Amino acid sequence: MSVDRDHVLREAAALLTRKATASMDEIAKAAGIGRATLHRHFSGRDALVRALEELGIQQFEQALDAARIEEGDAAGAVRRLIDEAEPVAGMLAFLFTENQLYENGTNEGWNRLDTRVQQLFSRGQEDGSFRLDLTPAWLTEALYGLIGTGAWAVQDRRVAAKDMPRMVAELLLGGAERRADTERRIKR
Amino acid sequence: MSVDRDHVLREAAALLTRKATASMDEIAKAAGIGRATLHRHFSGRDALVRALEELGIQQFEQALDAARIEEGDAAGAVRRLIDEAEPVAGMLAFLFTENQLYENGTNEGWNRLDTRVQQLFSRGQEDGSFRLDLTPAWLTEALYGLIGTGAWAVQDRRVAAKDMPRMVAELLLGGAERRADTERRIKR
DNA sequence: CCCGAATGAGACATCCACGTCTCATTCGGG
DNA sequence: CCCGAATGAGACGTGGATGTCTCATTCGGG
Repeated sequence: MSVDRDHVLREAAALLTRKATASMDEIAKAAGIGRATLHRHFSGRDALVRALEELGIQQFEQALDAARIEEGDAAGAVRRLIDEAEPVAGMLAFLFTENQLYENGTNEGWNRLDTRVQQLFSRGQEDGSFRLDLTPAWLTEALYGLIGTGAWAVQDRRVAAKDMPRMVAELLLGGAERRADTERRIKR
Repeated sequence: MSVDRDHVLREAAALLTRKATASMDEIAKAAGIGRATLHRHFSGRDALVRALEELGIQQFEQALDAARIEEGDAAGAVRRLIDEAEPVAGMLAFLFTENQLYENGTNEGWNRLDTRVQQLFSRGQEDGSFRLDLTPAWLTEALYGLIGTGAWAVQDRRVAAKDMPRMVAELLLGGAERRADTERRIKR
């Protein structure tokens, strides 16, 4: 009988990913429950979104863990991270834009994740595999942005779902990796 | 006396870029006019957004022209395009997400621009400067996505405004350009 | 089997943004 | 200078979404 909170959150995420302006009514229906019950579990839309944020952060953190981004070469770590993050791509796209739409004062949870991702790129720079003229902060933003863009592109059938992680990884790493001709270009 | 329509659109774009959920009231105030007057020029929010879409398309098209993307090597053309598009970055970010939030049936204007951009990437592939395993469609999406991400990053002071075009261009081109080690990677 | 807790459906009031309308004011061309 | 057109301020009605509440129903543990 009792509602599966996680199930509701997952359905809400799936719907809001497609239609960020969905009403509480639609969300409830999508989750297969009544609107009243939805309110019994999440006091309002804000609370729901905040819960989604927590879930997204948690899921992405699990992706960071599963990818063991602290191990091996940085490029491989980025590749693994993108692969692991693929199932959460839609959620990330939603939260990434949500963070822009409403001016959220910097979120604690995000900072923790940002730090880990930035450290990954910093590590790549320090060991000489990533170029130095693209800041870790930018590479981090670009990672989020490309994952989100990829999720949307898949949704609109502009990119095949199975290709998405590779497309993102190749583009991001191709741009991030340090090469001879990159050095030349910087000095230009 | 008579209101400068273009001025209103520009102010609206600037505001909506920062706060996509701004009310008609806020938009009017931002443009320095009354809400009634805003309605006299744009029959409603939809009309306003559609006008913004047209303006954005027009501006981006001008950027495509100014960058002369059909001339010279493809990489240089992409670089010029990003430079020219920088002033419109916020607008693009707004329209790009707007297109996702509400499921707009494919817009005619966008298709024309998409085609031009895709042809640029196709040209780069055909002359051997861009890698073949990243589709022009994906590179086009990535271009939009990275420009939008860049505009947001600048807004949040995570990236310096003057660095934005270079960051975007270096990342995108680094990922798109064909290289010896790329070939190796593809066959992997 | 039974009772309590949880749920679904819907009524209800409220709020906010929207679009329309009125009216006084202001601007600017003739 | 004067009159008409455009504007600004605000009142007003409307619709949609939200949040609360009630009540009948259903589920499930004891």
